[in-house]
Amino acid sequence: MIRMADLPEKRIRNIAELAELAGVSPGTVSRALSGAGLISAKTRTRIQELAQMHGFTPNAMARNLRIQRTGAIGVVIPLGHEVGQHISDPFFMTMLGYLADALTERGYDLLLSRVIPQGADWLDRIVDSGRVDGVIVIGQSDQAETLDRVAARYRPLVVWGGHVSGQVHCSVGSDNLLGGDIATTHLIERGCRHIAFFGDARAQEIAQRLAGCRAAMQRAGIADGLRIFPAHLTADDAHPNIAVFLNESDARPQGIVAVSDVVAMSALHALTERGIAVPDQVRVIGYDDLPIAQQTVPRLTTVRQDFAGGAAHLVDLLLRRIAGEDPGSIVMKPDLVTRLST
Amino acid sequence: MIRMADLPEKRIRNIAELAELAGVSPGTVSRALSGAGLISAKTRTRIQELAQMHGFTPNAMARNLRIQRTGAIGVVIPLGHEVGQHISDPFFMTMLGYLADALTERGYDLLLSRVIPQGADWLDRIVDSGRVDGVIVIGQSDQAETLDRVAARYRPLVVWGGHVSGQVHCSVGSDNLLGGDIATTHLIERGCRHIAFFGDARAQEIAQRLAGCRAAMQRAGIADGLRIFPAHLTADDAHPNIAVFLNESDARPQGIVAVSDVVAMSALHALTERGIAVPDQVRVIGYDDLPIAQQTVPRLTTVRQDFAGGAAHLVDLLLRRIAGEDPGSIVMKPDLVTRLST
DNA sequence: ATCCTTTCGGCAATCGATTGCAAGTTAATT
DNA sequence: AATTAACTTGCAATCGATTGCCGAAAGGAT
Repeated sequence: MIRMADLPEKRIRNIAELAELAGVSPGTVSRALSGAGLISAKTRTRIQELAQMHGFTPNAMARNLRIQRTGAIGVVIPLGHEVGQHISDPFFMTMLGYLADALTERGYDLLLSRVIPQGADWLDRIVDSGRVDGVIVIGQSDQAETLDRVAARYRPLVVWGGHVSGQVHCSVGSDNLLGGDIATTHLIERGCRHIAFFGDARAQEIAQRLAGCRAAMQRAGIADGLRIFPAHLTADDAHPNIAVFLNESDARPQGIVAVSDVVAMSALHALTERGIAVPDQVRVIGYDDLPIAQQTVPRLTTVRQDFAGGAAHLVDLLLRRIAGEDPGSIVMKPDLVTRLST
Repeated sequence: MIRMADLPEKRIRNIAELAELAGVSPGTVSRALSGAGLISAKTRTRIQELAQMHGFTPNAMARNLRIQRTGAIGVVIPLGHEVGQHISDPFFMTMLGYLADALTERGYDLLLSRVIPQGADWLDRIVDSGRVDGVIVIGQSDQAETLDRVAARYRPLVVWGGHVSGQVHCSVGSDNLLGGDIATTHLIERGCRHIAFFGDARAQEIAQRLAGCRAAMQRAGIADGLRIFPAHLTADDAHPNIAVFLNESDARPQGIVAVSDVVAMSALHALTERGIAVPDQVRVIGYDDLPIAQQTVPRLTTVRQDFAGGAAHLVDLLLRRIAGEDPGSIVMKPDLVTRLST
């Protein structure tokens, strides 16, 4: 613990002042504090104690400039197709939490940017800013082109999202096609013949889930039973969509595949409010398995993505790229978590 | 849009190379790119176009070192009394989202740290790292002492949380005493005589809410009707507490004051699961008015904190402190939002 | 005591942009 | 045309830590 009373009269501002105080050269102080380097044990401890006593920490900016790295990783949340989407979306924050832990553990700081992609150079600006050693983008949104273009020239870039063939950028994510299939197959097994897909397919990940959904319907021979509602990922957007679909007299969906737990929760709420029983009249399945999925009434059946593992992979791949390796994308398998909403 | 084909053979790495290319001195290039400064309009546009064409951005680290500022604000989430609490807590997300917007708007980056305070110097390490121009701490947790000590020597520090007399650090937050009072008074008006407080009073903010709760009970002449359950802020901690309180045969609480919407949600869920009707048998009031408060079944009555306004104040006070001013703390008034859970 | 091998630590260049000062150029005024 | 005023631009020092290179000192061996 450092108390005011312990501090000597004058504050040490830089390595040179400490060097003068210790009667050595700045270079020696640098070697003493940086741990490595050729220096005698006693000089090192003497200088370290002196630094400790004066509460001195070498200036990080100068160090960064000299060694040509910042020790920070940019984490970018692009809000492309979702104008109204807010960073407070639990999905981003869950991911962000795991990333913060993984990066901190590896000694990196986390520089957060929330961007609404306008123009084509939003990502260029971030990678060229010189403030970060690498960039993690959370979500492909509708920016696959931009991601590919930047990835072609900037190595330390990793993206959370799906993988499509021919994709240039390195991604980590779960198999969205499979996930959509799993969710839909589950509803079909529960007896649904008419199914509503709640999601905006302009985002690449979501388009893939929709494709999986289609595949499952086709396999079951009920391809025309699918209706698509372009629900946003925002919290409370399901009400108007639910209203529309309740008007379907002849082919009212018996099941809803939601693109996220948040959308599913919104749907649950809209249904409950109209007195429609879940799962008896309509079954609802979510996506992600966020903590809130266990808090809904009824508890939400959902397709689980392993965020903790995904975050670990993102950081791992990024650091390997920074180190000069060239690892490829990772596609993880999603799991069905059966609860009470189906 | 910048395409590979447009890029000239050699990449410009620094201001000196651009200067050579333009046939001027590095100083001139610096003046041209930094906007201000005495320089002729035509030279400026010529150099800016050249920079644009080569996709050149001045190195941020060198700039930071020279002008002695980093352009980044540290946002710290201390998880002191809540070992299990996760950054994905919706409260943090909401706050962080608003802060990210407010800081970005003012041209600052956001450096995120999630720390489990161990030892007394966790905050010293952050403010002395030289990587940030100022620090915002989200939540006082049980670290009021540390905050006060650091605030005494480090000006650009602002904290989200309550204000107590004699407090050294600058804080922004709502009046927790009043908030606790409002919540409790509301339950009393609804006819509750026995009330359970769900919250861990080791955190300063929560202790104040509890005090407000006590004051309201006392005023109503039912001070002994209060029972305290040290629920954590984590999502699903209410079940055991609910179990305990259901065993109270003679004085079973008719109302629950939860310290957060997340705790309230957990309580709602536990009650519903046991077939106890809300609000008919037990009334539940939350705190914060997070987006999820509108998604619960039934919709949650809660004490609203103005996070958007709070974030704006935090950033405003911090920037004024960076500029050398010395503004004091801000205490905002919380509001009651009546919905269906009471 | 002398020579050889290690180990230590000082010197000075370097990272890349900024900026006060002064020199140089052009425009304006008498 | 000469002088002054007003702009531009170049020069070089500066921010603070790192590190290759070399001399000096210490230790060991003969």
